[in-house]
Formats: sequence, structure tokens, C-alpha cells
Amino acid sequence: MSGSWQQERHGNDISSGSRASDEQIVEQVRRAVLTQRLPPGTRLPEVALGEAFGVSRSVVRKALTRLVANHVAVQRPNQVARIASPDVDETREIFSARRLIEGEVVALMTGSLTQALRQRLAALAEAEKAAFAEGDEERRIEASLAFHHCLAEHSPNRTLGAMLGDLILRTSIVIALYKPADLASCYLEGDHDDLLAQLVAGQPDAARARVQTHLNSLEALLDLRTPTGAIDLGALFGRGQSLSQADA
Amino acid sequence: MSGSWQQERHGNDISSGSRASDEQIVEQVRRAVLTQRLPPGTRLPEVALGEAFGVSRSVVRKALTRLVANHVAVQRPNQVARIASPDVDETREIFSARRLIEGEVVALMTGSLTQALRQRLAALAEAEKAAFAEGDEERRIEASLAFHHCLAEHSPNRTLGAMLGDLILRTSIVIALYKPADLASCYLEGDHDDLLAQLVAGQPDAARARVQTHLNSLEALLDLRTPTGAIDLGALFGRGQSLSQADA
DNA sequence: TGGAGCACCATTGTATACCGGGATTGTATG
DNA sequence: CATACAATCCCGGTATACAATGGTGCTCCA
Repeated sequence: MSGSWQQERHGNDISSGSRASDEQIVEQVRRAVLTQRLPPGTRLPEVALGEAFGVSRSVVRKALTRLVANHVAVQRPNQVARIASPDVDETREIFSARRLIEGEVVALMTGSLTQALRQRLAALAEAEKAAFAEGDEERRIEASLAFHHCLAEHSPNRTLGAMLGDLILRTSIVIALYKPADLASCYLEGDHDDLLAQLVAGQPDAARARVQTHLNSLEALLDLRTPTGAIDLGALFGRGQSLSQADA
Repeated sequence: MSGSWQQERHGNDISSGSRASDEQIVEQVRRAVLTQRLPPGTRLPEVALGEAFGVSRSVVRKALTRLVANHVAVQRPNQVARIASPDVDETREIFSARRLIEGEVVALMTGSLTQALRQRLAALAEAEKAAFAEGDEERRIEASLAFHHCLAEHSPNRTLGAMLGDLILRTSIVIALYKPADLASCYLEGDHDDLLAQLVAGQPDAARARVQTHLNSLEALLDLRTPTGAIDLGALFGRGQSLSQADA
């Protein structure tokens, strides 16, 4: 049952020992969720987390509270917190909200990219392409996420940028949940390059449209037909998940 | 120094005693902020809050963490939490974000209002008008907020609805901060009626435009000329605030 | 008289102890 | 063999104690 946290514990860069603050815990968990090392429904027991990060439950609780507020985790009274696993309706809503907000963000950025930012985005798009060519899906996801995250961080409107950051995270969750098992990668060739071209070309509405079709394509890759949580277990068995997300 | 919490304590409906959960604390604080009984910069000491609600610091801390995550309060290490007081840049960003999101929400709702919802919105608009006519600004604000909050709650896209709810709250904060002292009311006559008309008429883009001009008018009422936090103190002295927000 | 240094107090950060609820597992019975 | 019941264990909820930090006001000296 305890399962996945052991992986976290010594499997990768999380914590590795002593004295993390709640800020660091949320950041680590967010990164783990983004890179899909923490699948939807994963249990997040306070004590286990505390031991993993070398702190007591107090700080873990604070971190969990923040994660719940960000819709990264869900918490029902007297039950262990879990990584959120939104149903299909919420998934569609998340994509819809993200189309709106990321569209606006890129529209606002269009034409005013610094040289450094343009180069960074280009490098990220290139890195994604390279990783895909090599078949390194994990690195490809990381680059793709970094691309979008870069947009969020450099949003002229920081409020929208923060919202976009949360939405990107939630998108990662639902992708992990609803990606068809037979789909090797969610790579959409050239989309990021095209978007970048629009961003520097200086056509806000065109850039907005680019982002929205990009997100539409992404959503279209997902298997959103299940009538909400019914065949859920079947889907879970399809991929190699442990029982850590039993009753999600 | 301690000031404003005593007002809260026995001045109005907050707490009045025993055994509140963090949920209730968050809700009460949100309501108090909305109705501007808790001005920006107000200190929120953990012990005082705990006594007011009859709980210990643990639950207060959880509530504060959530309020901070929602940008209602700010918290710097080893210092008392305070109600947020955004600078003018952030204020503009909040309005901008709200125009985008509330515009989309009403566009989505247009044409599909239930009879009950239509009546409720009409009643709220009417209540606001009546309160304004009577010069009861507090009740007017409450009705106005309820109108927008009603939109947020009934958003077909619940994610956007939740975002809008937060934005409405933050808008209340910046209005309290930047409303010119000589302005008796932020009432925009007929705006809500017109919006409701557009909502039932079935013109999404028209409704969106209505909301956006409404919010533009509201933002235009504010005094956003100060070069960010410089004359801030002057503005604070202008209104009759106690020293509870000294170094905000 | 004014400024710098210091001590005290207010308030937060962290850990821990105790309580209570829920889930799981084992057992007995139909 | 299935199901219902019961005990146990795990885990979260709350309160409290202790440590640490920052702010305030006082005093002392120039």
C-alpha cells in the first residue's frame, strides 16, 4: 500500500534528507507531479512526507494545505491527502480555462519579447524536438513544460501568469490520467516553433489562436470518453500503476 | 496597536465564541474583507484570531495559509500576517484578469440562464438600486458583490468560476485601498441591469463587452495615479484608518 | 539633546502529545 | 463460500510546549 513514496524517498532528487521548508516541499511535489513521477491519486500521508523531508507534521500540513488550495491535491476529512484526479468534466474545464488564459498571456506578450526570452523559448522548443527524436519522453515532457512555464513566468500580467502556472500543473495531472495507453508521446510537432514565430511576428490574435489550437490538439489526444470514473479502474490497470490510487 | 481585532471580536457577527473550523475562519475573513470591515493591511495575529474564534493556533494557521494562497493575506517570515494591500500595478493586473475571466464566464452563461437564476440576479440588481437610493452603502456593496458572486457560482466552467470568486475578493481589497476619499459610492447605475438583459438576450460577445466596460468604469473610479507605495501613507491617513496598518 | 546599543516583549516557527475517526483485516456464522 | 461483525492499526485533527526571530522602547553616553 505505502508504495510510491518509497520510490520518492530514495529513487530520485526529492528531499534526500534534512530540513526542508514547506516552500520546498510544495515545489518538490509540484515538480514530481509535472514530470508524472507522482501519478494522480497517489497517497500523501503526512508522516511519510515528514520523514522523507526530515521535518515534522506541522510543516508538512502547511505544504499540503497549499497544495490543496492550488488544486494539486485533494483532502477529505480524516482521510489521507491524495494527488488530485479530476473527472472528465473538470478536465474539459481545465483545458477551456487554460485556452482562455494562456491565449491572453501570449497575446499580451506578442511583439515585446526580449532577445533573451526569444532565445530561451527557441532553445526549449529545440530541446523538446531533440528529446522526441531520441525517444526520451521524460526529457521531452520536461522541455515542453519548461516552454509553457516560461511563458507563464514572463507574462506581463503576473496575476494571469500565476493562474497559468497552476493550470499547467493541473493539465499535467489530467494528461497523466487520460493519456491513452497506446500513445507513446503527446508531442505536437512544430506547434511550439509556430507559436514562437507568431510571438515575435507581432500578431496578438494570431498568437492567441495558435495557442488555442495547440491546446485543442493536446486535449484531442486524450481519452475523455469514459463516463466519469466508471471504467476508471480499467484504465488504471491498463497502465502499470500500483494500488496506491485504489479508490480515486 | 492591537486595534482592529477588538472591533471584530464583539463589533459584529464574526465568531461570537466557540469552535470554528478553519473553513469557517476563512469564510468569515473573506466576508469581512468583502464588506470592507477588514481594510487592507490589517494585522491578523494568530493568537488574537484563535481567541476570537475559540480555537488554537493550529487551525488559525491553516486558515491563514489558505488565505495567503488565495492572495487575500500576505505573510512574511516571522511577521504577522496582514490583509493584502496590492500596489497599483497589481491592481491593474487584477482588473485586467477579471475582465478576461468574468467576460468569458458571462459569455458562457449567456442564453442559458435558468428562470431561478435570472430572477435572483434581477432581485440582487434591484436590491442594490434600492440600497443606493437609501444611501445605505454597506448594503449596496453587499448586493453588488452578491450579484457578481452569483455569476461566479453559476459559471458553467467551475474552474473559471472559482478563479472569478478569488478575483472578486481581490477587487474588493483594491477598491477599499484606492477608492478616492471624496467618492461616496462606486455604484454604476444600470450596469447590472444592462448586463442581465444581455445575459438573457443571448448575445455572448455583447454580454462579454458589457462586463468589460462595467469593470473598466469601476477601475476608472479608482485613484491609481500614485507611483506605487510612495504617497501610500498619505492615502492611508486620508481615510480614518487606525494605525493597524502602519507599515503596509 | 540626540543617537546608538541593548534588553524585553510580542509573535511566529517547529515539534510533539493526545484524541478520535475510518479503513482494513481477521474471524465467526449463515 | 460469502457476508457481517468486531478489533486493531493507521492516520489525520487539535492543542500545547518550546525555540527563535523581529520589533519596540528604554537607557546610557557623547
